[in-house]
Amino acid sequence: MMKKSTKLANKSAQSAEPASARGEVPASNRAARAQERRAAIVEAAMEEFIARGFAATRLDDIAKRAGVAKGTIYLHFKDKESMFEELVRIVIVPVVARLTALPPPTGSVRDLIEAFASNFLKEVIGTRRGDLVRLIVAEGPRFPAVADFYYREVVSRGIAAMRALIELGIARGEIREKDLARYPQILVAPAMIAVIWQSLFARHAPLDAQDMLRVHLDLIFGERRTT
Amino acid sequence: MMKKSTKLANKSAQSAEPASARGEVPASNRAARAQERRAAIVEAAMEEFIARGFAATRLDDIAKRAGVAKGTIYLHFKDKESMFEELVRIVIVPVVARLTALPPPTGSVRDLIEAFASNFLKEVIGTRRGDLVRLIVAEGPRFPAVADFYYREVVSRGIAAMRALIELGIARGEIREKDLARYPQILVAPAMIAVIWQSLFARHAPLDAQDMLRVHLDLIFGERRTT
DNA sequence: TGACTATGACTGACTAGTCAGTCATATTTA
DNA sequence: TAAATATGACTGACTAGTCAGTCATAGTCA
Repeated sequence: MMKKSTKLANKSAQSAEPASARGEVPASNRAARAQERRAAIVEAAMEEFIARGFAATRLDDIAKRAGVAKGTIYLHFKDKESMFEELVRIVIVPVVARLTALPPPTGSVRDLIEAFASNFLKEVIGTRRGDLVRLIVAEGPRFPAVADFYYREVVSRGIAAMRALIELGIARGEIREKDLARYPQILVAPAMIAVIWQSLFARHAPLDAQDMLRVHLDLIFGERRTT
Repeated sequence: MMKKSTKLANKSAQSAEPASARGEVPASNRAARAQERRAAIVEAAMEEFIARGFAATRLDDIAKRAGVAKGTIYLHFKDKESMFEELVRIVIVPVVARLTALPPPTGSVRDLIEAFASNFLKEVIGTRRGDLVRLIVAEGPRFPAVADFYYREVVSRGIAAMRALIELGIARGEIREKDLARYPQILVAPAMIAVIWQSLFARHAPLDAQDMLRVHLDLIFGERRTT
């Protein structure tokens, strides 16, 4: 049973990713149905965990939101805690996969990084995924497994990729500050701050993240000549 | 029987009291004692909330840590929620007070900002206060009152102060990037990232925050001529 | 000063309620 | 129909908040 659900989990990670199965075709076979349910649970759990945090989230609410009985959740996940951990994996893996599919190294380093930034802007800042980042920051200390996973799969890879880009930029003479390669965090920091800002302070003082990131890149690469 | 057990309980509660009134002056009057207890509760609650988050923190644990009965907490705070909100205020206000006592504008803007940074490094990054920042990021969305307060008292003031410094730097020709004044967040971002990094990833990859901030300032002001 | 009373800070057992996880039963599928 | 799934009522552990009772201290009086 454990095995089975795990297997299903892998499969569903894909279909679980975007929208859930709301009022769709009854799904011919059992496996497909199970997938849909699982996806609905993942989607619902995501919403609830983001909105309330781990401890304050009720499984009853997740079940209700997913349109499923509470017992059904336990057919797919061992318990609340491992559910949360698995959830983070399920949602993050496709993101990593997409990021790993790097755009071809054409054009200037600045263009490359700008492409990254605009992608990040569209896909993360101010979206559910952005909230997930905040959730990980919030729960990380209480879920070492989550923090470890996130560091290994996202942070360390991201840092390495940024470092490579920075070194390329330095080699090509686009970036002056050579020490920047030692702290790719500096390159990423404003983007992360934008994520947090949007979920905490957007109502007090909306932040034009796109413009801010542009200014930050100007700082690193020097002002743009072209318009 | 009730009497007896209560009496014994009292005794044990006292001897169990580790934190506050150990070896201190017994506090002459009641008011002073009450203050001590209140302080002990605040301290204990801080630790517990930081370690477990709001929802997962038990008032019994706070009471035990403070060396106080649970009922005593309710003599000082209305309930768990308002306790948390008040707590943030209590801890943050003195910090704001200290920051408001700005150092005199002597020397270069870079020196000024460097003084700020080194202060931040010492007083926030990797300390209990740093954890508090993370706690606010974590609980903010569920405690609008806390997020509001934090924005009003800390963020907006900090941003304003940084903006003033940046404008001064631009006026004096120390800072090239004029648009930076529009986004003081960029100046502060690496410091915030350092705070978060320390509490989430320090064990995986320790971060030399001091050096990183130096590099970041080099980026903004240009490399230092002096060693 | 010493005895006696009043005060209110403090206690912790208790109540009422919540919620993760279970499992006997019902439903659906092949 | 047998097997596989799904359900949701139920259980027991746990906890926020209460309150009747205690007792060290402050205040008063002789």
